[in-house]
Amino acid sequence: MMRVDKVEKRKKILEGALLVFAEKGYHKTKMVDVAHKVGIGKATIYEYFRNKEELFFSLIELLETRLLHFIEDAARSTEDVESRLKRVINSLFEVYIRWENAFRVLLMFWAELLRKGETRPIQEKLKDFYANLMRLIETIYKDGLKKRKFKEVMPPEQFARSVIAMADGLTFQWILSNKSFDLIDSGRKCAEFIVNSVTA
Amino acid sequence: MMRVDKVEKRKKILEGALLVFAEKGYHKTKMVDVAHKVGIGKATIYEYFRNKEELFFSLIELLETRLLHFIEDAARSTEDVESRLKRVINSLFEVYIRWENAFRVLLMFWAELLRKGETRPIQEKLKDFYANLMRLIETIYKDGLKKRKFKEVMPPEQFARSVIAMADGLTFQWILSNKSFDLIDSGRKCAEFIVNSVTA
Amino acid sequence: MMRVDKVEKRKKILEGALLVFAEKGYHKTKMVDVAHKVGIGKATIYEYFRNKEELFFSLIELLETRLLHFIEDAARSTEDVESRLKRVINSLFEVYIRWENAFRVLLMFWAELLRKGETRPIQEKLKDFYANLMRLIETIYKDGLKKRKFKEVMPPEQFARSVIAMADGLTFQWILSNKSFDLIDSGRKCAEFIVNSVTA
Amino acid sequence: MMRVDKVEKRKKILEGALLVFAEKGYHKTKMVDVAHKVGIGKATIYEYFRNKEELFFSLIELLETRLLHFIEDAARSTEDVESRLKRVINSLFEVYIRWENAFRVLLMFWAELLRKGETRPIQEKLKDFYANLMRLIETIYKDGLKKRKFKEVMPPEQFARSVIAMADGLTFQWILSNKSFDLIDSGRKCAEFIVNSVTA
DNA sequence: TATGAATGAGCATTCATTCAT
DNA sequence: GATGAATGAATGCTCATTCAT
Repeated sequence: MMRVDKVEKRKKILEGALLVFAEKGYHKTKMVDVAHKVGIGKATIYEYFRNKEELFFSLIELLETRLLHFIEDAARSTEDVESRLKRVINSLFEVYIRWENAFRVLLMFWAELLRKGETRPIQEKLKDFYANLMRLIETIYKDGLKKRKFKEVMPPEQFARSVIAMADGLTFQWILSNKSFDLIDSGRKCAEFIVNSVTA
Repeated sequence: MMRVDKVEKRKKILEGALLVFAEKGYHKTKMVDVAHKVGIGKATIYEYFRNKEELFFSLIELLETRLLHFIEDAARSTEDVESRLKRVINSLFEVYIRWENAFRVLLMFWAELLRKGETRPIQEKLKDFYANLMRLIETIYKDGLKKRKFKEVMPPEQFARSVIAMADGLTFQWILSNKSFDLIDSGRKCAEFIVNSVTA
Repeated sequence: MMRVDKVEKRKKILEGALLVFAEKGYHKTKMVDVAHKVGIGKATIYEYFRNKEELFFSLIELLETRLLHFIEDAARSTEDVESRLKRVINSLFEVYIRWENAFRVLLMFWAELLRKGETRPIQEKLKDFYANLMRLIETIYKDGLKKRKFKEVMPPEQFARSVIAMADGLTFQWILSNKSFDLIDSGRKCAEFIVNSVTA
Repeated sequence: MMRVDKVEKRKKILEGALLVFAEKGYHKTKMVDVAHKVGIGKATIYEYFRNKEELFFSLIELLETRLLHFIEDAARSTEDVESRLKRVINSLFEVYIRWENAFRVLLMFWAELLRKGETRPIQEKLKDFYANLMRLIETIYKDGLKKRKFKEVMPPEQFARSVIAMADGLTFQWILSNKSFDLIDSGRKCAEFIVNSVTA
């Protein structure tokens, strides 16, 4: 009983932290802001997270997991490879739209990681995230190649990386431009273009 | 009277700021760090920039201008459209490699801008930057379409956006992964893939 | 939950601030000095006052109120007008002697207000303070006139202003001269002189 | 020739300093403000004054001398004692009105001196100033007593002190109240009241 | 367990003063 | 002699974290 409470409250804190971090960014977010958003006392956060960094990192982990699950679900379809590829690419955009705040926070975090020479365990999580994403797309692409549905326009790893890059990049522009274009539509067109270009 | 080339010194400070910001990020960069890197007293920075934010924004402006010039130069070639498109796409990668620190700092800054609802004059500069980049690529694509060298796989605007997205996204992954793959090569392959896919 | 009497602590801080401001003046007083005098950490002051200026202004308000109450009490006596006038004038001196630090701080503050063109809400408080003081003395003088105890040597407002001026001026000299004369005695003689001069 | 220049420039600096100090107060006055007001370079001030404090103290000395001379001139008249006393008292007000900025600056300075335990050579100057002022009025009062024109309502020293106190106090109120009453008129009435009250 | 109170480490910024020319 | 450039010492304020209850 107690245990459930703990887990539940932890989630609630992370949920609040997501909102505040997305709005203010890491450095401008005060612990008291998060506490206030959740409706608890400042010190209570420290019962669940060692410090601000751990709170943030826990949130990152949660978001990465959540996003990955969403995309993996899309890949689990039983259709033909073309459709599956299209569906996965589309899911890359959908996931960012659906959890826009998550994207904001993740991108912020990734940008922070760009600091020269920064190396931390949390970076490994990020690499895992990307590795999983790539494996997903690589697998589909290789599958298509084996089935002679796709032609090998570039090595599978490269292909996967490019697809992800395009999704990241487009979403990035979309948010930076204050959503001044239709990301879903752009994404769909991208997906089609890519799939067409690799279809044998 | 001490004769000092104000413009030159300003540049020196920005150069030092670039190094420190790239290494530590905006918030962890102390004015005294920058001063030390440049080899001056910290108060001297305030003779050239009103405050830390203005120093940072001035740096952003400088970097955006510098990057844009580099890419514009690549587009000024007189070759056929396919080559010009390839060259421009390649320059997108080269510019980031050549001025890696610039990319780090710019991305950090852009990520900061993701904060919900943030609107500042400096954002306009960023939009200008992207607008210029897109115009460049759109122009080449449209030119190719007119000359029947390219087929219209998607609207020119969309095409330009996608190309930039891919460059941004790949470079992003490249830095995040500690340069674990060959960005120039990946870029070249991307460029070829794209150009091939649109060539009539 | 720590139970703290917020009001009491606020008072303690103001008490400490009074001592330090009286000793060092506004500008040379550091927040850490005040904190140290009170025996708390400097950040704690900011729990009770927004900033240094607000701390100072709050102190000014407190002192003005305190002084006014003391003088009003003196005026509440039920004796004849001559005695009441004498008593109030004497209280003007007594109050400054009793709360010498308050006088130091208030005068410092008033002197600051002399800066050309300075206009702030806090100035209104000062005007209220003087207005109350003047009303007190005017009332007694008018009362004496009505009862034919006093003759009208000058308009009541002018009279009140002059009495206050003399008290301020004498106390000022007293402190500046390092208390080299007996202010109480001087004040008493002044009071007698004034009362005699206006007595019919 | 050089010498005259030096003295003249020194005066110009003090004149500028008076304006700036009167407007901003000691602490908010920056050396560069003074330099700018005078129309010279910052460093030039240091050719004439060791530092900011010496500049300020020199100004104080100048003002005290200037004010004292004005009042002494008023006292040099050859009329009867009543008129002379009246004239001197009036001059106390006039001098402050005529050199309002001087009064602002002097009062600021005096208020600063109130800081507990402050003892400096400059304080002696101030004591001299007041001592001279008091001697002036005492002399007239004693003269009047000797000539049986005045009655001894209080000891001459006390009388002098009270007269000065009233002038200081009234002028103080006048400036604090944004000159909301006619100081010259109030002063004249005060002078008359005092002279009447002591006239035998 | 929950929390408001307390706080010191940390940092941007100002400005009197010095110095090189 | 005159001065603009350079700067370090000084300080108000913030905020993550701890602590007492």
